[in-house]
Amino acid sequence: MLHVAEAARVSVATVSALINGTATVSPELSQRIEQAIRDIGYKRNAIARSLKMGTTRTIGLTVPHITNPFFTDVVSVIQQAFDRAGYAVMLCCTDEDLNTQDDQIKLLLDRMVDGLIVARVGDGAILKRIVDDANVPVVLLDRICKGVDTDAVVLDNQRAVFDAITYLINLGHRRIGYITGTSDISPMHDRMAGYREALHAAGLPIAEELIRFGNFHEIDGYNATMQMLSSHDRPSAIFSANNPMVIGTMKAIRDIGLSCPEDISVACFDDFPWSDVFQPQLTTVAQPVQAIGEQAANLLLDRLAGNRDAPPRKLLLKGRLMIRNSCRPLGAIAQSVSA
Amino acid sequence: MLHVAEAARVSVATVSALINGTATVSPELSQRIEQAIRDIGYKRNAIARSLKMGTTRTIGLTVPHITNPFFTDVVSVIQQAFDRAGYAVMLCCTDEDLNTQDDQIKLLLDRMVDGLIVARVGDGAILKRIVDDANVPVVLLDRICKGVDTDAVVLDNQRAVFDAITYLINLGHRRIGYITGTSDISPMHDRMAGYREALHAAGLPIAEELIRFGNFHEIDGYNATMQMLSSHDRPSAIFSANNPMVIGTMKAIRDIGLSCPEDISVACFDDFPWSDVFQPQLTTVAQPVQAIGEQAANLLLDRLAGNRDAPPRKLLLKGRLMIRNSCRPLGAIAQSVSA
DNA sequence: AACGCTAATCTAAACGTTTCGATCATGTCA
DNA sequence: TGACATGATCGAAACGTTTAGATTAGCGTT
Repeated sequence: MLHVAEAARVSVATVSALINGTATVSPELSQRIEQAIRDIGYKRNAIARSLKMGTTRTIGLTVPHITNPFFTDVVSVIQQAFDRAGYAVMLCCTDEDLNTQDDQIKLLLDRMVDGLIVARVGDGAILKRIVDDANVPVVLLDRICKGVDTDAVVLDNQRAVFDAITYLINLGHRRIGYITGTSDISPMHDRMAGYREALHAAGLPIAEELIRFGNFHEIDGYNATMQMLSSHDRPSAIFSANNPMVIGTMKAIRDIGLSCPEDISVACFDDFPWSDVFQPQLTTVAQPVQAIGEQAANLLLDRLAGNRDAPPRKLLLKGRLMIRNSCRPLGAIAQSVSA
Repeated sequence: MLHVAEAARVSVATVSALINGTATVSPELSQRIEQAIRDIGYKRNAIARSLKMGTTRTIGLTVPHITNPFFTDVVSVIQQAFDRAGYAVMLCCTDEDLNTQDDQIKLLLDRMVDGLIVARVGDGAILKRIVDDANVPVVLLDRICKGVDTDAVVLDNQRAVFDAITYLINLGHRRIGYITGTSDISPMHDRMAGYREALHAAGLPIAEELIRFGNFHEIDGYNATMQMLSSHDRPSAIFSANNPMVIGTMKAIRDIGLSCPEDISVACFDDFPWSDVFQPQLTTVAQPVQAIGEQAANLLLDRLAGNRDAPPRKLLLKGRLMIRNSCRPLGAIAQSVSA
């Protein structure tokens, strides 16, 4: 900018005024400056600008796994929204690890991101402290967090799973296996509540041996399914509260020599692009990923636009049960249906 | 830092020296400073540091679509690698659009990223200019670019498709449909060359009506497949050079009332997590995503570590044909196999 | 002709670091 | 005891912007 100013024989203030349109500059000087900018190939240094202005037009986004199709889609939508608004997005994947997450959030705050969208992991205390210290707007994505009272957009997980399990019950299933991630994050907790609520509402007992915990990965779903299917009194249906784990479930079913839906029905949380292409077509709970991503982006953009002290807004979206052919009717119902 | 210095009754220079370990500071002052840092809750401002140092410890990564499973995986690997090295990653999705890409690269360079990993789109000229101007190391990912002579890691696409098509030919297929993206990017060009080479090597004619161009999206695959299958002399196998498009292919096959592999064999480029779970299990060309991501990251990290004027390094990795059950033997071969 | 008003431009401080060279105390050696 | 090397600390400039406030020029009023 100094060089431009010299070449155009004006002060840097005038150059800045022209570039930012913060003051009127005469046509004559404007032209000289623009010429100089072109000659020199000047590009404004956004770092210096950020230092002076205290804003980076960059946000941080952390998710557990970008390979989880739900997060893949949401990240994609969020990235687009911020791109449109002229913001850059720094992406971090926490791998469901608390320390990693803390480090990454520190990394992002160090770099003075203007805002943060977080699909958090683990206990909220540290997140809360980090977020309170840095005075940066945060929106929680997918997972709320006790004690962290910020904007959030989440699914009505309990209701969504309630509907799915009720659907299975109505098909005649009585012993329904349930595979979940560790319940220290809200969606897993709420989904489990939906499972219990549905069984309870139908007057069915809750068999604790049918509830298995995993760590969100395919292998965990595989192991959990193997255990359930090897038992003397195996379930007739399995619901997986997490999408990557259902791959393990399907592989376990195959490896143990059973088939879906003939021998066992399967449904899971989170839809994915291939769900209605191959056999069996998995019945899933689809989240409105487009809406979730856009809402999260909008909440943050609104804060960034200056609306700082509005009370925290919590958005609760509805899931949708995508009924396909991976769950079959059982018993009396099966009779009447096939009749 | 000023506040810390005041609280500890030292100069900012000493605080800086202690924090960065750039000079020895006495135990006494060290303690005072550390105490002050704790009391105040001081955090170094990375923006100011970047301005002074001329480095941001941030890199830019642009891909066409993060929802393409190949890029999802590669992005994930790259993000992890840079996270380990203490770098932040700014992610952009170009949506296969040239202008978007140019804007995004400018956005990234504005923010003074230290390096760039680009799965480019469109013509190389603009990319080249942009990259030459900013003096920033670039590694090309997945797609090389005539005239842009930088580090690159790509697949041996021609060989990979040659192998896949040859496999189909060996199964007895003679009319093999080929669905591709626009061939102005190197992988599409090279894959097509592999297709032609395989047919040629087998002494088969190349039927231009069996080659269809799309824009990388599911709908394009759908339309292309519909056209091919409605023709009087439809192919017995279809190869899709792009993963999202094969979803469209499968849906078109279903909608037209045919089934795979009984009526038509299908194979495609890029493996995906569900490929061996559902029926039909798609035969695919798997890219070594882990290696690709790591190599790209390593090439860039090496440049960032100071190895600036080594000659450009081009890494050519091998694909692997994952044979599953979506392609069936035809004619005489089918006889002998089923016999 | 002196005055004030407006519009255009400039000067200089500030943002929060890093770092070069200067300063100062301390101990060592001739 | 004086000269000097050594080690610790500091002052101040620099990175490239933005911006408040000062300055200047031009013009119409009285």
